[in-house]
Amino acid sequence: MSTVTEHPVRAEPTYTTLRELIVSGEYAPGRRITELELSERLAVSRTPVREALRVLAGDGLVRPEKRGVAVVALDEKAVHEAYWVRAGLEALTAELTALRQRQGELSPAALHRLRTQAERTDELTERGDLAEAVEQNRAFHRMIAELADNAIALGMLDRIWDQIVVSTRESLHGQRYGERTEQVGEEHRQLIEAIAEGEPDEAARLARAHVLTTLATNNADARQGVEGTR
Amino acid sequence: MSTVTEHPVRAEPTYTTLRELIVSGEYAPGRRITELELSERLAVSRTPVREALRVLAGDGLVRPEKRGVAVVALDEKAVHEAYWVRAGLEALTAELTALRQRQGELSPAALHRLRTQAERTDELTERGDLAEAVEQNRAFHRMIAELADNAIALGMLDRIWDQIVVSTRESLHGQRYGERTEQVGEEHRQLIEAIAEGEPDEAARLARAHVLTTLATNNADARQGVEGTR
DNA sequence: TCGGCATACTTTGTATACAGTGCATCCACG
DNA sequence: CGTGGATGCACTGTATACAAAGTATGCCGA
Repeated sequence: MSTVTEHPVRAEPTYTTLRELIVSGEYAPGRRITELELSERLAVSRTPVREALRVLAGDGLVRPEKRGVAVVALDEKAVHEAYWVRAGLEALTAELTALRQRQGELSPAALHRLRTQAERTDELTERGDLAEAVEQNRAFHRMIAELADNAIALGMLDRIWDQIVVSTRESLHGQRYGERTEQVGEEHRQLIEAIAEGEPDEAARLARAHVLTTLATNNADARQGVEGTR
Repeated sequence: MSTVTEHPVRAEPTYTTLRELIVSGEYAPGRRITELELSERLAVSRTPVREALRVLAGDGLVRPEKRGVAVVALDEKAVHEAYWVRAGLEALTAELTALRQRQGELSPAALHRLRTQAERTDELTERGDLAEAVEQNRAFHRMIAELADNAIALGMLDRIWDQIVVSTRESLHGQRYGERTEQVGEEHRQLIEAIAEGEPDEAARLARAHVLTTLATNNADARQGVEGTR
């Protein structure tokens, strides 16, 4: 998906293409990137490539290394940090959205879209289409953030998501996710309910717990994975 | 201060200088910037200037406009959004710091530095040196974020602070701040206490309330200011 | 055979030239 | 006097050339 609203810089074709290469996983984490290589691949000069790389560095998708840049590869600690930040920000957006609902600023249609999106995510997960399910799950969470009507928080969440997606493509998001299917669906429903009832504190609490539970589950996976190979 | 850790891109002299021009207020919010003007002023070519501008756009300190870029000027709604995000992130970092304290990962020296910094801020405020007080206040809050040991959250808070500083240089941060002196000091002390006692929930609650109270106070100021000119 | 040094190459940083585009200004015409 | 269009200008976007720096490689000597 890699949805980014705001800054027109991010509409630049070179930036967009390169970003897609990274987010899609074609350029794997840790892969080193040279400007020349990219300028040849994208058939442009080094100038726009350089700019794209700088912006992507700001996005946290590539990081400068001794020689040029490399696709970011968050280690376990960094992934933890990302999840905690995501938890904090999603608690905030859920709270703000619930607050808007309480103040009658949310359309019934919006709530309906939320429920529909949650159902779609559920179905895909049950059907076993994990790749698409993860995508739609992200879309669900992003919907809530959009409804919070806070562009800064939304932008930060987009960045966090991208970083997590890139760094956890293969390691996580698989194994235990299936087992947690019903729990995820239930947590989503509870969250929607709290928003629909206009209960900011409860919504914040649920959103936060939901993210942290996901982190804990993935962790168990990772650990299990590591130990399993011993 | 404009403290930025991470990305080496941000160590580039052109970027650093331009950033300082903006954060210091020499380039006022809304001011349009042309690449040529900057390249002449900084005595470099347009190439590094362009890159710096792109990165700054990512930082949210300049925004692309019809023709080139302009220094960001957050309107009242955007400032609100920034404060809410700051509240969410500081609640998180305060919580994480308190958690570390509970787990014995925080050195007594760190807590002492925190108390010292709070006192310094207090003194400056009482002495009426508001500019320096604001600076040291920021340093205090940043200290907590550093102790949280979460680089992503710290980076985001730095961005938010910069944006707020640029956009509220004259409008806020003055008038009522004086009246709130004792309250600010007291809130800081309570926050430190919660951290020292290793009470994550309480620390998060206090940090959040502190930021939102500041927002509310500034708002009152702004409204008063507007009404006062009628 | 191994170590050290010199050289060549890869790659980034910077400058400059050129192309394209939108905006403003000015003139002509209604 | 007002309005529309054309022309010139200012600025951004892109390419290319050049400089600097660090790394790898190969050769020579011990």
